[in-house]
Amino acid sequence: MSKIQVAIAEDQAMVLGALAALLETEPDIAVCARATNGRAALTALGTHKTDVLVTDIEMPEMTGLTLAAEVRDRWPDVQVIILTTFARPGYLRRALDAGAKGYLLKDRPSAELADAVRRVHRGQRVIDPELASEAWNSEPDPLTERERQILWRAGEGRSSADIAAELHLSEGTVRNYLSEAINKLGAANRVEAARLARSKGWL
Amino acid sequence: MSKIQVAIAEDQAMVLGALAALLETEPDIAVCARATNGRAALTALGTHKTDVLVTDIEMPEMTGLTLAAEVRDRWPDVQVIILTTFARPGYLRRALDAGAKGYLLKDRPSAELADAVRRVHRGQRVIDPELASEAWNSEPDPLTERERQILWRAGEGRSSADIAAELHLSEGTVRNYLSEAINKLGAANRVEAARLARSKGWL
DNA sequence: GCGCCCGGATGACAGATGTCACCCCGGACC
DNA sequence: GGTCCGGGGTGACATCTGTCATCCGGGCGC
Repeated sequence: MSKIQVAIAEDQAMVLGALAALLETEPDIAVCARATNGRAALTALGTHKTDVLVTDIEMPEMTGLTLAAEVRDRWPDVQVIILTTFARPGYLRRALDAGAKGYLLKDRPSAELADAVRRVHRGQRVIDPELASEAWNSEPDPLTERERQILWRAGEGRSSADIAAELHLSEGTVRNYLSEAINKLGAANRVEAARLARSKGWL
Repeated sequence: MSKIQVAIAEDQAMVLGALAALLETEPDIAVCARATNGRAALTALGTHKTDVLVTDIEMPEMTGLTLAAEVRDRWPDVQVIILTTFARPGYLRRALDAGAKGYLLKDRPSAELADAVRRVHRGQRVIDPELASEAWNSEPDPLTERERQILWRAGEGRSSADIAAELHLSEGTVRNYLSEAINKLGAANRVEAARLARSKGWL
């Protein structure tokens, strides 16, 4: 029985090498390709027979999400696992839309990676359990487009007057939107509101 | 000849496990402890005889920089290597001040890690070359310890009164420190000041 | 002892921020 | 036509922030 051929895409070279070492310790898995960005991963897939692709999301050149969609179109029998820091429901949904079969968080125990590779190779789906449930019954983004625009800028440290000028609004209106957002998010002020929204992936 | 005993502290469990696997592939290195935050690393050092500690900077509970300083005081013969994503001169300087012997970036090739461990164990220093030159001619951290403490909390969205209570200071004093910091950094308000300081690695 | 600096505190003041009640106007819906 | 939103605006008010000048007490150098 031959080993499962795995390709890895991850922009931090040290982490890439370490993940490869981790998978190589498994007797039934072999790392056949490594890439530090999405585009390089595509070329690699062209030259190495690959069963499973493990990829980060945030990479230069081409993100893991675009990469996953591309792989689904060009090598439909390569299974894709997204491995990322971000527990954002929005990312998960986009990953699944792009045809990914697995979505794993970097703060899960390292043993789960090899496991996920095997299961995905057998045709199963592997979604981080917490995230899966959270994605389903998670409150949807309560912010309106305006509130998002304004909260974002406020989080950068810009003043109400400044933001008002940029968006061609009156200063009072900007303060009203911020007040709304702070209230919706249950925060104590604009800074906390911005932090909260960012952490939920709404900004 | 016995193996070099290495402890690793890194908050993303998957990366922690992967780094351990990476080091375990080296015949002369053994991973004797793993921790997902600074405080856990300290306890681990108390129970395992350790030669080298490899630690991330940004971790919950206790950052790698505080950890390094603590280790220098309590186990002076444990050599510390900082392994981080951030090429911030301020971080490097603080790491060296905290007694770290190595400063390595996560986007360096993974082969450099084992190498760095060996060299640091032999008593050498290992500093990322690009960063080393950059660090020398960059402005030093203008903030005092108090200013750092306060600015950090302000950046989290806490109010002056809140911060004053936590640090047992008067609210006016907190505002004074913030004013000083804002002024030193040339920012327009506390939020911008915090962002600036963070980007320079001073927070 | 005498300065002198440093961390911390006060008080006062201008300006920014957060909240609320209420107004205006242009669609959409009946 | 009327009515009911929803985006945007106004004004007023209470706090919170940022700034400055000034003060106090404890080390430290001499």
